[in-house]
Amino acid sequence: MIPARNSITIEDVAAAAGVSRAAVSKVIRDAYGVSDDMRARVHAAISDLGYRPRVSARGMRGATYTLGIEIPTIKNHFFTKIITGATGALAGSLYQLIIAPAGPHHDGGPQAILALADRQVDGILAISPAVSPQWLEDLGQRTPLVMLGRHDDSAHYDTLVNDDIEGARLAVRHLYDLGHRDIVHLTIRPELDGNLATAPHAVRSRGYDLAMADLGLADRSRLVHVDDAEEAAWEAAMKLLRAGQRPTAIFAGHDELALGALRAVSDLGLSPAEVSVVGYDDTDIAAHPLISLTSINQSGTRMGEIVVRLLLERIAGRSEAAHEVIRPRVMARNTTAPVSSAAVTDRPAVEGRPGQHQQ
Amino acid sequence: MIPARNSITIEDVAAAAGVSRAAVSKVIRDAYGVSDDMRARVHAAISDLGYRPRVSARGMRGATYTLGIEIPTIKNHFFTKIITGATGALAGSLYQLIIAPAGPHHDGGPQAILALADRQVDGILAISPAVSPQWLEDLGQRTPLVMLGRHDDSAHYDTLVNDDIEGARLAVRHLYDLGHRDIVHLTIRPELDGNLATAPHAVRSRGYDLAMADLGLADRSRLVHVDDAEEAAWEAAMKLLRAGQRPTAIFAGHDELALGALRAVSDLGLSPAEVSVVGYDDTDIAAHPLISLTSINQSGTRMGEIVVRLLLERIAGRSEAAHEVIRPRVMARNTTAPVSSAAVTDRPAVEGRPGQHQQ
DNA sequence: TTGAAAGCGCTAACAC
DNA sequence: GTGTTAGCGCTTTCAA
Repeated sequence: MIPARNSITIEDVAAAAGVSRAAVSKVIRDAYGVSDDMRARVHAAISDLGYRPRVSARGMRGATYTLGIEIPTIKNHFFTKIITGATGALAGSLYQLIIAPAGPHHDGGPQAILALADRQVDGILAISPAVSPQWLEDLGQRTPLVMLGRHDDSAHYDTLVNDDIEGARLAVRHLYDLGHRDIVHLTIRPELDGNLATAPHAVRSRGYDLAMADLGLADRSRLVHVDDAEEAAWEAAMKLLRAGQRPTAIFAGHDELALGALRAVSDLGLSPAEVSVVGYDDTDIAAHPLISLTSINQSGTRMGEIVVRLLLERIAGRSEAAHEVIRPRVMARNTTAPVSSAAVTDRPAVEGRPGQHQQ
Repeated sequence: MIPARNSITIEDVAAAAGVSRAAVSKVIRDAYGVSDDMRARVHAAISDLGYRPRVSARGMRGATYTLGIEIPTIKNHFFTKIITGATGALAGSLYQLIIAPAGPHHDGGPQAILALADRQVDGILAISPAVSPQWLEDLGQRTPLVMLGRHDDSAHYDTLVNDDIEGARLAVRHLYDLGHRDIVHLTIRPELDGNLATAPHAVRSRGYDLAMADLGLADRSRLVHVDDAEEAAWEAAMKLLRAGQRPTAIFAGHDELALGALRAVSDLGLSPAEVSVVGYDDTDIAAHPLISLTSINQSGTRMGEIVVRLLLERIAGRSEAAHEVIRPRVMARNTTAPVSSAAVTDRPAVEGRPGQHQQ
């Protein structure tokens, strides 16, 4: 039985193994310059005594073998998928991942990120749409840093994004191909993204506008901004679907908002044929047959793996910024038939439904 | 703009404020014995310089103002609700919560818990059904420790559980009142709970057996053990529902398993009237109208708040062990009518359906 | 009420 | 290949 944590120090191990403290230190860090014999003796002493190095003490001089990840909220399943990918990529390594949720009363992230920096983590992963690029450049110069979801052209930190323009396009095109013309985009309030043009939801909104314009539907573009919560999405969707100008489709900025919209559709007794909903992130629940939500997949698990790789590269010394982009895919799940053309008769008939674009 | 982390030390602050290091230390810890004047000067210097104390250094002598929580997996929404409650309870305090997920290839928790202990956290919250009580007693003697979900009669750590016997009873009774007699209990393999009788799922299983026996259905008790995953639950449910002796109801050990069972029901084209499913934990998705899963609520958010309180009490010096119990409630959501008596004709008619027990 | 000084456990630089 | 030693930045006596 390994003692949980005790007052055994490196000194005790050194004494038990009959070597110096430095020797023990080298062994536990797998550092260069130890004989096999010494290594064996030290390892024996370590397990005999149940020695565990104090991370605080290591942090005073060297590394903490800890990586930190900040997420806006632990409630959003997409973020937890990223974490699953990250922990998976770290399994078997010397590194431990710790998670700092920004929390309910959060300030957009800096507080949680600073909490990680204060703890001397060796590197930081973060999903903070709302902090300024300059703030991140400063931080990135002190700590290896990889940001998710920001379309920044950074110098001192890496970024990983999916192509949100393309993702939004895919969503709109999917709905268009189902026959929809009145497609509303339900997204979070820009303030929640720090009013930054490089934030994921800002880019998605832009992609939505572009896609609508491309399809000749520019004048039907409608953005609805809500708080970042299922409940808020539900409320907005209820209002939207009860109003005179009811849209036939809702493209939600992420799956949680989509679930709120679906709840409203259900509560109002509307069928998926009457109102289609598309989400973003392709969280697990979207694929459930009872939900069957079409969603844009950006593979959270793979993103988690990639950002860990980027961060480890930075820790290993890379200093040029990396900017990786993932290609989003439509996960089409609405098994409903396309809406009848009657639903779009208030407009001149569209010529040709380019179904082959749906990929 | 506050610098992210820099090389400003307590020494620099002391110099800027014209005081000693000790004085600064006292101010940032809100310790006794500093004049208002000095406090003001120090605070001014701190914000001027953007000073942030290094947690590692603090950890060498005193506290780290960090609490750690270990969870088996970040995929289960119930655990994230607990974290939401915990972070909420900690908002505005000096403490930061860090999360260590045991991860996909986990060993049941000890590794992640040790990772937290290594980081000198001031206290640990954990949801580890599989570690031995003795191991936890050892740990609890070194670090304030609160365990969730374990029905242990511990001396050196606190516990918070819901009454799993009662919860299982409520689930079985609910199904019984709907007319079900062939009620299968779908739960995780005992090895995943470390084969411990005090583990939550072991207790739930016992509650299921007791409830079945009380209802005169002892000989119809059926336990199905699966891996702790939606996919595994789905597979098992598919097999179960395709077999000759098809049960009319499934009581799942937690909501994720229930979702897998529901998926199987849906995939097989069965209606909720034919096969009822009840879950445990009442995660958010259960209440969604498209899922409408009856579930046993043990209020994860409130549990998070309670364990934080218990942990802070321990940190403040309490040494007697606390053992709190939460009362579970049925969240009845199957709006389907009770199954026809035809479904239970292979048994003598039951006398009286005690519907008033449903609470 | 304030400051001086010791030392927490480790790593890194350097000597042997 | 191995040991010695000087700190890392704090908190905590303890003395003034």
